[in-house]
Amino acid sequence: MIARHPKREDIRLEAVLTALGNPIRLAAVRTIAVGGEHPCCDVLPQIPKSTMTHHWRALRDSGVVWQRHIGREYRLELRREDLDSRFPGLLDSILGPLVSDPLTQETIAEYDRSRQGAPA
Amino acid sequence: MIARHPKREDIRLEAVLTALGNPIRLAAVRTIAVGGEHPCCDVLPQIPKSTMTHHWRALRDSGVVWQRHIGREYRLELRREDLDSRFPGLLDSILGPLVSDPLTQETIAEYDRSRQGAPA
DNA sequence: TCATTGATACGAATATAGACGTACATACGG
DNA sequence: CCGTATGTACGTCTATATTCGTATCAATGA
Repeated sequence: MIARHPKREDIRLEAVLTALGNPIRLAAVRTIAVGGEHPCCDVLPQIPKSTMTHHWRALRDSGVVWQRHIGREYRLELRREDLDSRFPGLLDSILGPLVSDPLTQETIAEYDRSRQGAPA
Repeated sequence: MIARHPKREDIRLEAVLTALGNPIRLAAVRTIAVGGEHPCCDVLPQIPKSTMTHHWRALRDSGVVWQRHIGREYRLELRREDLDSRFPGLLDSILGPLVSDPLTQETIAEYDRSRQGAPA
């Protein structure tokens, strides 16, 4: 299946907010935001792959990330320019707390703790 | 029931994004953002009251709005200063599209159309 | 060619969210 | 004190989201 990414002008605010209103996807975006492309397996290796596939779809269909098929990897990249163009300031105002706000990091860490001992 | 509003420092990014990732609540916030306090009945009078109560709770518990009991009204007010303090730029980057982006307005309008003929 | 790696597809189970009717509470105005 | 207005509480139904095991597929490399 070729991933269906929305065109820039079809990215919806509600969809972006819904996609980011989830601790796993917020944690994933925090990692993906650093540098360029990332293979799926590098982002949250402790979460089952089929679970992550579900979240990659949510991020992709909402227009938050590009997903590109290269070799046997599906590489992820934040759609920074598209998001900045559609909703100026939104991404920065989210990435900021993601790397510097204690409670936001706690939200993600809490999630990690809640599934300790779960199968990888 | 006295509404349980989170303290400013307890407002969570994930909760705010989840609360705003819904067309009804986005439409409600668009109205509430104008001026000061608003009685519930002024915001989306076409939606059943018990449905709105559900959404007011979501907005209140996430820290997006204050809800104050005055007379027989429960007045709503955007927690602008608290949100700006916790997540600088986030609110403005959402309110902007809410009043000026055609697709965001379309998202809300689509929802309205989808329930035409529904009971008030 | 065959095992390995990286990832999706499918399906099922569970959990959470959304919608809303009805009943109830409270404040006001006669 | 009774009727009306504003809105919550509760319960139920439905819809959507989340989790993840298993099967599968494509690319790689020995």
